[in-house]
Amino acid sequence: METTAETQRTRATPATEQVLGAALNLFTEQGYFNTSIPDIVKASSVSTGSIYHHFRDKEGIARSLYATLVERMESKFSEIEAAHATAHDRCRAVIALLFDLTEQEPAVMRFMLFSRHREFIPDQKPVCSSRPFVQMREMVAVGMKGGEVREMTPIVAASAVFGGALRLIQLRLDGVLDTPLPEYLDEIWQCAWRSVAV
Amino acid sequence: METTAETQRTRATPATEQVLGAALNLFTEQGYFNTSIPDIVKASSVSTGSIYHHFRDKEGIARSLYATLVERMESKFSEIEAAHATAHDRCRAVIALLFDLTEQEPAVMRFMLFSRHREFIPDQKPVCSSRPFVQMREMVAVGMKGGEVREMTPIVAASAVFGGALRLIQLRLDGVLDTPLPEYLDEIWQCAWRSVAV
DNA sequence: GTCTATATCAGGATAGAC
DNA sequence: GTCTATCCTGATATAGAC
Repeated sequence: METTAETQRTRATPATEQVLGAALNLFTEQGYFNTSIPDIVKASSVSTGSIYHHFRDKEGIARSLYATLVERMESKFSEIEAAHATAHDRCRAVIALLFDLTEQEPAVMRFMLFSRHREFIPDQKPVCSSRPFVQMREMVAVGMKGGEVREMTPIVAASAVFGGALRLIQLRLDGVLDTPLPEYLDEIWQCAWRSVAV
Repeated sequence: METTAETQRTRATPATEQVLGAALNLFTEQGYFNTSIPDIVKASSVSTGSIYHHFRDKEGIARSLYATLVERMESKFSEIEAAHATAHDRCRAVIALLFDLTEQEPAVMRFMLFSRHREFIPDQKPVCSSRPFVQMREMVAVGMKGGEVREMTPIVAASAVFGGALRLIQLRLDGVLDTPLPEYLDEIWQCAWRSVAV
């Protein structure tokens, strides 16, 4: 995978992958500020010197991580847009994907959805403004234009469609829910679609 | 207001109120870890010594703040339960309250809903497990028992009812939405209720 | 590119006068 | 109860050998 100029992402090497993996786990388990460089050294088996050779500073690790994960999400959503034609099918597929991801890589979801990025990456836009979230809102907006979704304020419709699912994800990640989310997919999707269908 | 044993809350004095107010603003604007004691000293016009006289440590300030705000929310919700008889009216009133609060005291909502408390108050349960959230879920559960709400997994129903509104609150607090939330109350409520009504 | 050892400093917490 | 001055830990980041 190529380094892009805009995201200033570090080239993928075994060492950087180790560091990013360890950082993802530590940041989501303990929080960014409770994670020290020595913590990352221990968890990644990469020395302080090497870490600072690959990343400008601790913040750089977080930036790199965030950029990588946002990009992954973006391309997943683009695949969904390509694979499905209707707003109904696209939105359902997005929720199914997010539910699966929550079960298989909870740390990724935790970092993407529930970290306060602005607190440790100062010039970062809020996640809600990031491309993947825009894509989600567009899916709903397109559905409204096409007559699948009732006429209403677009962002309200998008919140109605995805709000319930995102809430379940938070409950699951916070340990309030013991059941794997995919079991609830049909139920929550029925609610979501009823709420905005014509 | 009395100090309760369990919450170990500090007695309310002018000085403590100053500190808590300043801390609320700073914690929500910059984050807990980006806020130093000297920052709180400046913003509250209370000296370091006085702060440590009233609070055990920095964490103690956060604990006190959290306990106070959770309690406020709890009693608001109890008032709503008393004032309305049906799940429909109760849940709508809760959303209306949260929307108003978001406009009038955004810092309070930010701190309650979107701070990662566990990162700075180690033994804290996630917000979703706190009394007010339990109250919200109970309102929906009662509605299901009473036949107002369709039969389904209770927590899924609750997520469907409140998920959209909570999503809008987040978008508003993150600056994605320029319109005051109360303008969207009818629209989102219609979605929420449609999603679970029998 | 990787490592160890270390410089530097911010900020949480305290001492002790008033 | 309030204040100022100060201590001291712990974490970031660097130097410089290999």
